[in-house]
Amino acid sequence: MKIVYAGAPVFSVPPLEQLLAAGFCVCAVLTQPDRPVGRKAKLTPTPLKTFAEGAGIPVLCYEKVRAHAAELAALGADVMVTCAYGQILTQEVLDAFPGGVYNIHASLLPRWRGASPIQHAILAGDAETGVTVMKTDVGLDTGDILLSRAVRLDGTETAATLSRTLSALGGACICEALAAVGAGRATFTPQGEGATLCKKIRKDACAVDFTRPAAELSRLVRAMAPEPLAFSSLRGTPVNFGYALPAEGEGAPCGRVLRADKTGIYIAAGEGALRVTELQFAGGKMLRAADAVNGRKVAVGDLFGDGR
RNA sequence: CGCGGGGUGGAGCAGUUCGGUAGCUCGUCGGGCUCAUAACCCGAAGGUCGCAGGUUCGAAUCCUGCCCCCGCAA
Repeated sequence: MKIVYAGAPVFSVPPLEQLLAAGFCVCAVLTQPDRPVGRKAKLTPTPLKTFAEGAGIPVLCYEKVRAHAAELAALGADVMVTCAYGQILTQEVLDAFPGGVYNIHASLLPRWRGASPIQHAILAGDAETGVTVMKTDVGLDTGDILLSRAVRLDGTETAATLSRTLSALGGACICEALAAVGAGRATFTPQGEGATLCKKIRKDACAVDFTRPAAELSRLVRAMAPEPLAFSSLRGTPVNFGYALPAEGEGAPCGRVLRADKTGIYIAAGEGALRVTELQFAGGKMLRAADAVNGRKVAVGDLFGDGR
């Protein structure tokens, strides 16, 4: 079985590694073109491209993949596996692979179709999420399901940690699914009720409103870590939050620092207090709360959010 | 030429305006107190102040050039 593997971010790397380790023949990697990144707009390859080049796999980059269906078909691959590729596939692209196109999606479909399933599972406070392998059709994550695996959420995970977990799990799933497909014993189950759609996270959705309950704010902070980061402000300058958990605490107004020590910075919220343990001030790196307190960047009585 | 902040013992910072003995909160190590401790007390080690040049009797501080880190915006 010849496979074309399409992806882009770090999330898409481990499944490819596992496919290779399992002995699957990946004849080409399809990814996004190099993009300008950072202050200097330095042209940067996707993590998947970097990995593929290191592994000696030919790499294809298309600005619009739908204009290159014929080239994909010419590769003579049986199937394509997609994983956070970031482009919508057309029927012509799907038809380029006689064995079908399979997608690794980081949620239990049909919940959290779309661009940011990991963040939304945390944000919504889901008790569990997972990975689904589905047969791609022209809809947005609407294809029939081959298999899925669930993982429990315990309220401490961040998008970063959950992403690593699901990425590894996705690797195992795609190997299992392709093995089933190759053996002709794959089953395809239409997605059921309860579909939800999530869009790309926007920065303005990351503002921390301390009048909200601490538990909700913890979910926001963890869902946005390490990108794009939930934020507030202190003394007129922006502050990003890297990690926070809900804690006991009473105080007014919302946003007031109730306690600040090596265990964290406790900020009054609508219900309870938000215990921040990692935060980042403008111009600085992400700090542990203990360091921020030692350097007197934060003290009891400070007000986050500047009057919100 | 997008806007801006920063580089000072292991960590986070002050000191730079106006040049004159390297400071704070921690950490580390040693000792003490305690049934005990992440608590408290005493003591110690640890810094070419990002790099290079310049001005000066004297530069972390002033001038010039360079390197690196980061926030915002894209």
